[in-house]
Order: sequence, then C-alpha cells, then structure tokens
Amino acid sequence: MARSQAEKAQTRERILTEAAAQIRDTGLESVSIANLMHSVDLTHGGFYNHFESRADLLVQALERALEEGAARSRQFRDPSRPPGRPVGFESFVKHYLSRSHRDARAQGCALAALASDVARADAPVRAVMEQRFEAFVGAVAQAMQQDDHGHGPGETRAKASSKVSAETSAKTSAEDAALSDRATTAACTLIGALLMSRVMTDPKQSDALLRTVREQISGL
Amino acid sequence: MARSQAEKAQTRERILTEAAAQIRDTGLESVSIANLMHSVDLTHGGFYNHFESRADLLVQALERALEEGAARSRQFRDPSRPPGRPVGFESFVKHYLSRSHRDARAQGCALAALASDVARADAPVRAVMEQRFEAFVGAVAQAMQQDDHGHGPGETRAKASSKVSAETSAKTSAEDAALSDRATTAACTLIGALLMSRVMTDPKQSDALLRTVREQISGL
DNA sequence: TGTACATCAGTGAACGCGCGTTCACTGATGTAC
DNA sequence: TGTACATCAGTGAACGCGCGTTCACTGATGTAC
Repeated sequence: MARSQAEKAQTRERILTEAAAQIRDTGLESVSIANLMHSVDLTHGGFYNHFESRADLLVQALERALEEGAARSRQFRDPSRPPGRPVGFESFVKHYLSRSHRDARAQGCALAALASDVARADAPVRAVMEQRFEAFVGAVAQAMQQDDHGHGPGETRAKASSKVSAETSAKTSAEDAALSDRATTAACTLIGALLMSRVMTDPKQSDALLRTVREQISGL
Repeated sequence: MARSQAEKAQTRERILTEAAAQIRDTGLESVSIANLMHSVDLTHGGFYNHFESRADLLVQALERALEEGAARSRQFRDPSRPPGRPVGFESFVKHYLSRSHRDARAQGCALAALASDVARADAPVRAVMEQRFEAFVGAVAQAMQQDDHGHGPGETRAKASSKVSAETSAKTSAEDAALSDRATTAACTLIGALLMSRVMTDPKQSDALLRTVREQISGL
C-alpha cells in the first residue's frame, strides 16, 4: 500500500498536527507512537518513515504547537475582517484571557500549555520555547504600541525622562526598553493567568480570575 | 525485617518527601514506584504498606509539594531573625523571583513547577492546587498590605471612591476587593515569570527576565 | 522478668501490559525502455 | 502508449524493557500470659 510523494508529505503533516494538538492537551510525555499513529488511521510501524525517533517528533511537535498558538494570537491582532491596522493590547488580552482560549487547550497557546514540561526538559527543547516566548513578548509590545497610550495612567510607570522626546514620533532607546520591560511582564502575567484559570475547578471562579486579570492588566 | 510503628511513620514520611521533590523536579507523571522506593533505600513491594496506589501517592505528594513551597515563601515573609512584623511585597518578590528559587525547582514553589501538569489533570487533583493558589494570592495580598502603600503611584489603579475612607484604618470592602485583584494579578505574574525564567537557556537572559519582572511588579 | 506467639513492615519473584524500535513483507507508484 | 521493474509508504509480528500491582515469604516488634 505505497503512496505517492505528495501523499507522504500529507501523512507527515497529519502526524505532526495531531501530535502538536496531543502534547498541548495531555503533555509532552503523554504521546505514544502507537496511539498517535492510530489517531491518524495508520499503524505504528510507518512512523519511522517520517521521524527519526520519538524525541525527534516531540521537538518538531513542540515547534508546531508554538507556531499554531502564535498564529491563533496573530489572527486576533490582525484580523482579516477589519482591514485596518493591527488590533491593540486591550483586544489581544481580551482574546488571550478568554473562556474559549482557556477551554481550547489543544488549539491554544503552547507557552502556557507546556511551560512546566519544557522548564524541566533539556536545553535544545527549552531553546525552542525560549525563541517563541521572545516572539510572544514582541507581539505584546507591538500590540501595546498600537493602543492610544500617549495619555493618562498608562504611562505612569514609564521612565520620566522619556517624556521629552515623546512628542516626536521617533522612539528613544529608553522608551523602547521601557516598552519591552512592560511587555515582558505582561507576557508572564498572561501565561500565568491562563494556566491558573485552567487549574480552577469551578468555571465561575475561573471566569472571575480571567476577568480580574483582564481588567488589572489593561492598566499596564 | 519488620519495623516499629514509629519507624513505619518515618518511612512513609521519607517516601512522601522524596516524591514531593521528584514531582517538582521531573513532573507528576515521571514518578515510578520502583525508582521512588529505591531513592529511599527500600524495595518496591513495600510501597503498598503506605499508599493505596500510585494515584493516591501523587495526590498526597502534590499536597506536600505545595505545602513545602508555601512554607518556603512564608519563611521569607516572616523570618525568625528580624522578629518584627512580616516582610512586605518587595521582599516577597525579591525571593520568589530570585536565581536561587529558579534553580531549586525540587524545593521551590509547586504552583510554578506543576501548573501545566495540573491544568490537564482531573478535578480532584486540580482542586488541591486551586486551594493552594488561593492561599498564595492571600499571602501576596498580605505582603502588599505590609508595605507602606498609603502613598504614591501604588494606589493609581485602586478604585477612586475608596479614597474617602482611606484616612481611617478600617478597610472598606472596595479597598479589600482592589487589593485582592492586584494580588491575584501579581500572583499570576510571579508564577509566569518563574516558569519562563526556567525555560530560558542562557543564564544571563534568565537573570535579566527575573530582574525585569521584579522591577516592573514593584510598581504593582 | 521471661517465654510464646500474632502482627505486619519490608523483600523480591512474578503477573500482564504498553512502550519505542526493528524488520521482513506488501503492493501501488512512477520511471526506464 | 504499453510493459517491466525498482522504489518505498505503510503493515503487523516480534524484540527487550520498565511499568503498577500482587503475593508468599521473612523476621523483628510488641503484646499476652
């Protein structure tokens, strides 16, 4: 029952997509080759036509899961319907800390889904997530910049000296650094809050946690 | 080679303490009974004199790990050396987001070490962590209150209407709610930041992440 | 205090099972002529 | 266009291994007398 080259590529894709969903749903170590191949309507022996080993698969599935999670966020930041500029921080947070994101673990942000797992993995695995975390912080920073944040209390914690050049549209490096620091912290808050909302057993309390952090984080 | 009743209790204690360390170090699912018993210089058969099953052990080890992590934090909030009032938020954060806490996974906060694992466990397991998370938020709130936070920008995000009664030392429920909300958000930030600091592969970048979040979070 | 004995913490062989990986085999693909 | 054949994606039996759990056994504990 051989297949064409195009079909082989499709098969590999199906395995990888399924694995990326499974690791977010049940953890990095929960994936078994027999079970994974069965989910994709194949027998276990064929696995090694596509991947070198289980460890090889896991690294690639982690990459895929992180990509998919980022793509999901990007979709909200730059939606196709309103074709204008990217959506701002408020909207980013609204979707990241939504009930639907919390409940769609297998399709959502892999940073939250796998943070504890990856924290104890070896360096090459951690490096994969590290890179995506930095991209996530970048996305948060970009979303923050989109907001009308020249005014009001949003700037309370920014360095006072940056006020001078704020009138020109050119950014000082001090401003960039402050933005980056705020984005880094917000990223940690988002990941931590999504994680804990998934730990809560009572849906109402979980909803309340998401709401609380959404409101608090909007004040930077 | 039977043992006295006192020795039995000690053995159970050794197994539980070792398991609580192992799950924080390598994850909830990584613990094997044979390996665990070997770590404690016993053979695997004796395990069932102390626990009903592996699942039973895991729940109790999770409870123990969360207790130990909380005790570690308490130690910093209320140290025996300076016998005055509990230490404030700044000091709490300094220790929670320290390099030594990051590097002592097996002895540190189990909320961070096991958040992703527990997020996908079933309700009884999640309930154990949920309760400890609420206690953690309470501890953060208490630490925040210890700080001299009557002044300055720390109060920027508190409800404006609470200003009136702020002059009496009695707390309004609006003030309590605002404190609780700030503490909830800070708790998520702390957990998220500790997790991501453990993902970073370059120690210097990891240190920088901890430092950034420490500075940002002090402004509430 | 001394002896006889039931208890039970700890031992280690054994069980059935699912795991990652290997491999001889199959038959459709797709190229060479 | 038609035929002969090498390739190789997918199959499923088999491997050695570690797992959670059970159980007959051991010998020190600690009680009954």
